Amino acid sequence: MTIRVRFAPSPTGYLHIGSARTALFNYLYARSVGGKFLLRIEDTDIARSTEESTRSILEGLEWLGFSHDEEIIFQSNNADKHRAAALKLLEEGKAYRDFTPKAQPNDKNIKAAIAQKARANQGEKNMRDNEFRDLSKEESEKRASEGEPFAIRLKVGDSGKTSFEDAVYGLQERDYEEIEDLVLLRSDGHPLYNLAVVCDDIEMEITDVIRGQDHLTNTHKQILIYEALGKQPPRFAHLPLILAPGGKKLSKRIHGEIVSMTTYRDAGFLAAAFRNFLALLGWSAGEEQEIYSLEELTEKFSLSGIHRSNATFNFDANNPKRWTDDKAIWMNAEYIRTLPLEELLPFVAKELKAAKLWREEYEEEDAQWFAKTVDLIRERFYTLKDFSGQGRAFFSEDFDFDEKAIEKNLKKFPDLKVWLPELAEKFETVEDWSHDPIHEVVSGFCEEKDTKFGVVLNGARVVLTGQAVGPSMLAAMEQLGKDKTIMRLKSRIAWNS
RNA sequence: GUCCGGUUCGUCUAGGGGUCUAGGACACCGCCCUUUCACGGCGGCAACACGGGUUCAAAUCCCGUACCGGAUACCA
Repeated sequence: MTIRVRFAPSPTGYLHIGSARTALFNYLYARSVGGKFLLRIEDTDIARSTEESTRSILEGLEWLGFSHDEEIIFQSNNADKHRAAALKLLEEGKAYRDFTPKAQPNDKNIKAAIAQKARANQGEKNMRDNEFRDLSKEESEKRASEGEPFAIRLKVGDSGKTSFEDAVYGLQERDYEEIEDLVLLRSDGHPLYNLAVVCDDIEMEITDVIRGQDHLTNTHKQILIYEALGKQPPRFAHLPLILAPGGKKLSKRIHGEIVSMTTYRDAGFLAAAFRNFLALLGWSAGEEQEIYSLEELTEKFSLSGIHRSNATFNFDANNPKRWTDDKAIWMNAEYIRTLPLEELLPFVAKELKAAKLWREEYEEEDAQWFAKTVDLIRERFYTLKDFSGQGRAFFSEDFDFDEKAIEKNLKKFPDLKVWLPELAEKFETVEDWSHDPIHEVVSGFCEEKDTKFGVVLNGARVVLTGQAVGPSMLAAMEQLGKDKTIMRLKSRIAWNS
């Protein structure tokens, strides 16, 4: 039988890092065993689901490169089938009508309220004490036909336990005593999550459910539904959670933008790099390799490499240098400097276009210059944004001067104010504008002024690129060209800013 | 509260009875290279939660404790 897995996000926001990783693991698993990777949008929470979110999630998946098989299923379209399943269970006596009026949850601190209630009920709460559980069929039907609202609850057995073998966590068991008669259908006829998931997974012929560990308790309830429906449950694999530095589950509400995939795309991350980073969060091939292409991941992925312990996604909201996980940033830099140049170029072009720094010539007559420039400057860059930021001076006359660079490399050596234009004069005579001749002129100049090479070149770097850091200055001068080099060396803009 | 799960350097992790004076990566620090910063090379700092067992031998197996997390809804 072919393996069929699904990624089933609920469209209540952008694509979350944790969800992205769940999608990645599903995708890798499917591809590694030649199975199908399906997509299902769980939009049954009408109040919170938005089309905007769906779009954003799809966009995120596309960016990451996870192409799905078959058509996208929208769970809300299947509501009738879910209802029918609940009614069938009711008919068969495996579920019952609960006429208890619906409680109004104060959705402010709903989680806390639930936990508190559970604590308060401690010891006296019997999961089977619903007064309508054993209502006669006639009585139940009578009240229903009189228009009294009811929810449909699953009748969980009095004694016994559910059990399943989790591919990650091993054998999982749960006493029926611990499981309440869960609601399948709300009193307004709206199917609830656990029912909907089971029905859809059956219909989609899902063989393996790979999802977050926070669903572990749901799984027991779902198994009960499978059994009531007379269906074989799929295999399950629960993934460890991704935590924030505080130790809590990474969440949109508390941690904000940092958890959104779009943040990384917009910050100039390469999808391949981020995917690579994500794969290593909670999974390992058991070797010392860090950089994996999608193909390698697919080849090496296995559920047995997934951890049982949660991973911390490290970042410091108060430190701009540490705005997101160090390793993710490093990984992105690593991809930027090691990706085959021709693969990187389109990304850089896109970035320059977005920053209005793109020139048609880069496509034609200056294509080689462009490629060489990118290759030269990429060594120091962390994100694609750096090409339009730190690297701006290579593509435009309109660039900023880094204040610290001016202080450190220019103002500390006032002589440079005269020297740099003088150096420019000497450059005028250079016929063959390339590394060695430039080097000769600079070293002769330094000798003449009895100063260190570094002083002159670092000063030149600031004036030429606005930065304190960058590629080899001689190479940069060559790349910038004779005219621009001379012009900028003579300019006083940096000194005055 | 109850149920479930987890615990190896700051972070991601290797390891699954002897090969562990615990390996790698990021971060940090130092040195080298060098025209600066970086890159690269070399090196350093830094961890088996605790207590009991089992065993000739435990990071690895068992029990307990502590701590952390998740779940507990007519949300998904």
